[in-house]
Formats: sequence, C-alpha cells, structure tokens
Amino acid sequence: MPRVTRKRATIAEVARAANVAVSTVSRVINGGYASEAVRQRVNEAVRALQYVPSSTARNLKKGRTGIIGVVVESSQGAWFNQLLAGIEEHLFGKELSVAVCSLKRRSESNAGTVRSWLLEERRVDGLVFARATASEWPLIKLAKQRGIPIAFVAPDETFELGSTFRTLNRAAGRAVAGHLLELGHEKIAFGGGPPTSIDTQDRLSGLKEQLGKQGLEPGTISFGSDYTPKSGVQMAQAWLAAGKPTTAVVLGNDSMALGFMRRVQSEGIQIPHEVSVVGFDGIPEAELWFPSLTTAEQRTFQMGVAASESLLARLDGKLSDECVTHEYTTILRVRESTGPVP
Amino acid sequence: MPRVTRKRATIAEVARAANVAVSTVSRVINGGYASEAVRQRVNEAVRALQYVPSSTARNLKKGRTGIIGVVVESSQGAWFNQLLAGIEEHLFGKELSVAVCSLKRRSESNAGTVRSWLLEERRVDGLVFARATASEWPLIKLAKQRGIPIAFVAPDETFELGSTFRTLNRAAGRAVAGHLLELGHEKIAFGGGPPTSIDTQDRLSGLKEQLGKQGLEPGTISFGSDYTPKSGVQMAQAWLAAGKPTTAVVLGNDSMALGFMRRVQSEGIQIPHEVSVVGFDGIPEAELWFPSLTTAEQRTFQMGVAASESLLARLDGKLSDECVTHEYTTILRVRESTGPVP
DNA sequence: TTGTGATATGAAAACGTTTCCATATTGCTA
DNA sequence: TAGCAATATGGAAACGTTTTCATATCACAA
Repeated sequence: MPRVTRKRATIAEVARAANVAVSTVSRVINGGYASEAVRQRVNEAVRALQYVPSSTARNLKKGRTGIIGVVVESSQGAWFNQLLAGIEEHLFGKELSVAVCSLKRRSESNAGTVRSWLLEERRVDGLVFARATASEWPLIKLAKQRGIPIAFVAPDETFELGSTFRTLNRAAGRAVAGHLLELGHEKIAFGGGPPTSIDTQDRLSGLKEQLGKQGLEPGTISFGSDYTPKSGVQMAQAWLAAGKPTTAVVLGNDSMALGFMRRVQSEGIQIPHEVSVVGFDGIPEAELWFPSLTTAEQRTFQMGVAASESLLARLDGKLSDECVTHEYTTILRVRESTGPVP
Repeated sequence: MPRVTRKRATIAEVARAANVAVSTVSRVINGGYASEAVRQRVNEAVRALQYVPSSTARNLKKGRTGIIGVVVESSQGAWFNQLLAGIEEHLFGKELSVAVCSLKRRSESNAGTVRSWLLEERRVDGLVFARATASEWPLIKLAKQRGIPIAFVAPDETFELGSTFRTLNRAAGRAVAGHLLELGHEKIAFGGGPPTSIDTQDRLSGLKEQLGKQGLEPGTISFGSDYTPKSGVQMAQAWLAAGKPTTAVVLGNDSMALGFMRRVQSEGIQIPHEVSVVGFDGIPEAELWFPSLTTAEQRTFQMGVAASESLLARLDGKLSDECVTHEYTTILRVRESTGPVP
C-alpha cells in the first residue's frame, strides 16, 4: 500500500496562504487582537489547508508535557477502571493524555521510581492520586513543591495539598444500616478495609450512628489488610469460625463482599436467607453476581471527570491555589443479597 | 508552600559543563561517534546536573507525538483492562503514553471522531486495535495509508495490514472439549459470541473437531450479538426454555459464562451438579465466582506487551513492513463449574 | 496640530532537541 | 609522502509553535 503521508500544514503555510504573518495566525487561533477581515482570511486558510496546530510544538513552547499522571496502588479492580474512564473521557481531545502509574505493578515498585519518572524528569503536567495512602506522602509533598497541580480522589487521609474528591461515606454507612434495620436485622457485623483507611472509618462511623439511633451496636468489627476479595474471604472464614454470629454482614467494599459471599456460599449457606451481605462502590460485577449484591454505589466516573476538570482548570491558571473538597453522595442499590432477617 | 521549581537542566548546560558542543552531547546520549574521554566528561556532567532530555523537544524534532492510541469497542471489561495493563507496562518509561479510544463511550461515538482525532491531526505514533471488527475497516485503512504502524490484538476479522496477536482458539476449543469428554459429557451446547467473530468460529471449530474424534457433535449451537454477560443471560433463557437439553454448556467467553451461570442459578439449578459451564478468557472474576469458572485462560497481558513491543520496533524502523501473526496458547483452568456428568 | 491610548500587524527570538555539513584529527595503505 | 577512509568534534539549521518587542494605524481629546 502506498504511503500517502501528505505532510500536515504548518502555521507558516497558513500564514502565507492568508497573506499575514505567522504571529497573526497564532493570535487569531488563540484569540488575540485581529481585525475582522484578517480573522476571516485566516480562518478560511485554516479550513482550506486543514490546519491543526501541533500539540507537540505547543507543549514545547509552553513548557508542558501534555500528560496527566494517575498514581494508584494497583491498577486492578473495577473501581479504578471506572475512575480512569472518567478521567479519560474528560481529557480526550484536550491535547492531554494519561499515564497510569500503578505502584504495585512496577517491577521496581517503590515510590522512588514514580518519583523519578513523574517528577524529577518533569514528565507530567498534573497528578491524580487515586485512593492515596500515607505511604505516598513524600511523593505528594514533592509534587507540590514542584508546583505540579494535584487532585485526590477518595483519599484515605486528608491531604491539604490539592483539591479533593470524595464520597460521603458516613452517609453511605447510615443508608446501609437503615436498609438493614428496615429488614429487621439487629445483629450486624462490619468487615472493613484497612483500619487506617478513612473510607472504612467513615463507613463504620455512619453505620454506628444509624444503629445507635435504635440503641443498637454493630456486632463483630474487623478490618482487612486491603480491599481485595481475598480479604473478604478471610472475613468469611472468621465469621464462619465464630459460628455465624450475625444475620447481616457489611463489607468494606464490593470486592470484599464478593469474596465474602464466595467463601460463605461454598459452605452451602444461602444468601440472603441465612445472611444478608452489603458492599460499597457499585462495581459492575456486583450486579452480575448471584445473588446480585446490595451496595452503596459511588459516582466514580463522575469523580474522575471532575478531578481532571479541576486539574485542567488549575493548569490553565483559571483556578486559584486553594484546595476545595468535593463530596459525592452514594446511591443505595438494593438487590438480592439482602433480605428480611431469618 | 514555596514553589521550588528548580528549572531542569538543558542539553546546552550540559555541553557547557562538559566543555563540548551541544551536538556532541547529543551524540554521546544517542550513541554516535565520541572519544572515550569526551564520553566520560559528558556523562559526568549529565549526572552532576541531573540532566534528562526533554521528550517534548525530542518528539518535536523527530516529528512524533509520543502517544500510542488504543482503539477498542468498549473500554469496559476485564479482558481489555488486562490488555491495557500489558501495553502500559511495556510503554512505561519509554517516552510514550497511551490514549485509549473507546468507540462506544465517546459521545460522538462514531469512527469519524476517532478518525479525526487520531489520524487527521496526527496525534498518535501508532495504533493498537483491540478486538477490531469489520466496522473499523475504514479507520484501519486510513491509518495504514498514513503510514502509522498498527497492531491487532484478537481481531474478529483477518486484517492483513498490521502485525496480529491472537490466541490459538481452535486449540482452546479442543482442550475445553477434551476436558468435558473426560468428565463423561456427551451432550454439549455451544453459545458463542457474534457468528462473524473469528474467535467464536475458531473456538467452535476446535470444539467440533475434538468431539468429532469420538463421533460426537455439539448439541445446540447459538450465537449472541456480543460478548457481554447479557448475551449469556439470553443463552441461559434459551437453554432453560429448551428444557435443559445438555449436560454441559460452553460459552463464547467468561463474561457470557458468568451471565449464563447467573441466570441458571437464579432458577435454583446447581452448578456443576446439574450442568457444567465453561468459558474462555480467564478474567479475574471467573476465579472469584461461585462456583469458580472453568475456563481457557488467554495470555492477555503478554499479548499487550508484545503488541506494543512490535509497534515500538516498527516505530524505530527496526522492523520491516511485513505483518507477522503471533499466536498464543491458552491454559485450561479447571475449576468448580465443571464436574462429572450427572 | 500634536500627543495618547487602543487596536493591528510583523519580525524575530525563544523552547530543547536532532541532524546535516564542514572541518579536524587520526591511522593506514599505496 | 601523499592520499583516503574512518573517527571526532563543532556550528548552525531545522522542528512548529508562542510571545515579546517594535512599529503602524486609527480615533479622539487637548
């Protein structure tokens, strides 16, 4: 096949075609002083030559890279994929692309590598920290020092160094508890993620709050080392070993809940007839599972869009340096995994 | 916080520090003529100044964008995530980043948009088509015309325009059939993806082949409109409506298999005691499901790595224009969803 | 008439590389 | 010793923008 690489038009060619100077073309495109007549001639030439500015040249001139880094512990998991989809959705067509940096996947998986790639080499214009943990603190501080805009999504800690996007986890916890109470449950276990995770703390706290209104308390409270299905399996083993002490179990997130259900089902236990299970997040698999999982759905995609939006605004200098916290409500998806108390 | 944006060193500063010309520094870095003495002095200066070449400037000079486009029908789904992880793994640290273009998600979701963004504006250095279908044909041809390197992963059709990475689906089909035969199954249904999909055709063909060796034939053969769980649910409904005509069902992929199981389980049917279910792909959820799904696992991550590898080689002019097809074996993961014939 | 600020335009200097071309400096062969 | 590759180096011209600076035109008030 012949290689028809018709060279793309440059700004100089447009200038010649419109019979103006290069700088004038640039001004017309970027909205500077220009008479109506010139503006028209230039636009016509742009159309005729199918001119599109080279983002590479633009980046070079402006001292940018055109890349937004997304730092995440592990790029596995549906939650992160939804977030990433949101970020990409918003960045698409804006001369910016995404570089995902999974701290776990990298062979030299320490923050040092990321630090080097993303910061010392100045390879990113902005950074999104997804579910940042305290271990990323040095990285975050460095980024801030360098003057790189940062956004945090669902942080485990409160970082005052960038705009934050988080879910109203207390309210979600209350909603979940309310739903279980309505079904008549009084013995409710909570199996969260890491105890240091603010997400987990808030969810538990909301749960306690709502139960407290009825003079109730959660049954067993336990924490996992992470938010993976494996942790959910461990929770299930503990719950089974304790002799199924509760009629309902609230897990730290959907992945854990699926792991929990998986383990419990393998013992022949019927859900929700023998135990009700609830998760948080609203990942697609939750709906698919048998029985489908009742969960407090996060607006993850929207958070991704909003986070990159704020990053972009900051890049363009539109936003001041102040850090705003944006909070998102959850939607309680009542499905098959919860039922009336046996 | 003070903004300590210590300007990064440029090649000119390195040149001055090493007392050589700019061009010499460039040669040392890129491996051209240079005496040992000079080489050493330059390297020392590079270290001292922590010099890292600006990829933006490099891209501009070389006429590149530093972006690899990944075109996919829908960016949902674990299979694609694994592929993407592989691609990113390989590209990380290579001055290249990824722009995912999900044909489905875009608001103006037609190929026209992609065509414009990716090709007319020359915003990508290379393209990976993931599970490309015939509808993307114009896009593909345009890319080829422009001289943009292409790689195909698991194409639904045979495209002769770029290196191809695919799974040995016939062999996978044979393996699956062999496994079911060993368990004593003789009535085996097949519910594939779209009938035009080569993946589906090959899997079915492998299945038939192996069954044929025993003088057997598949029971019902049906096709879905896509590879989603929803299609699997439809298969399940048809299977149920037909009065559970087979003791085993082979689905087009894992997502479909999960949908199938979901629907069948909701009727109280026990898997594998009443029916054995098998999928293809090996997505993480398959292992998590209850019962866990027997599947022919693809080496998706590796295919992602290999595809970007080939793209990169082609970019550097290392590879000729010939299109090579790479085939990957599958691993049969025998899990709980298959058992002896009732 | 002349100064003044706003509006328009062009020329040229960056941005940080790579690469082409020219010029030395070698080592080796005729 | 001349001649000629191969090896080393430097100078300068790209790559395609944006931005600064200088200059020109204009309307309008003093």
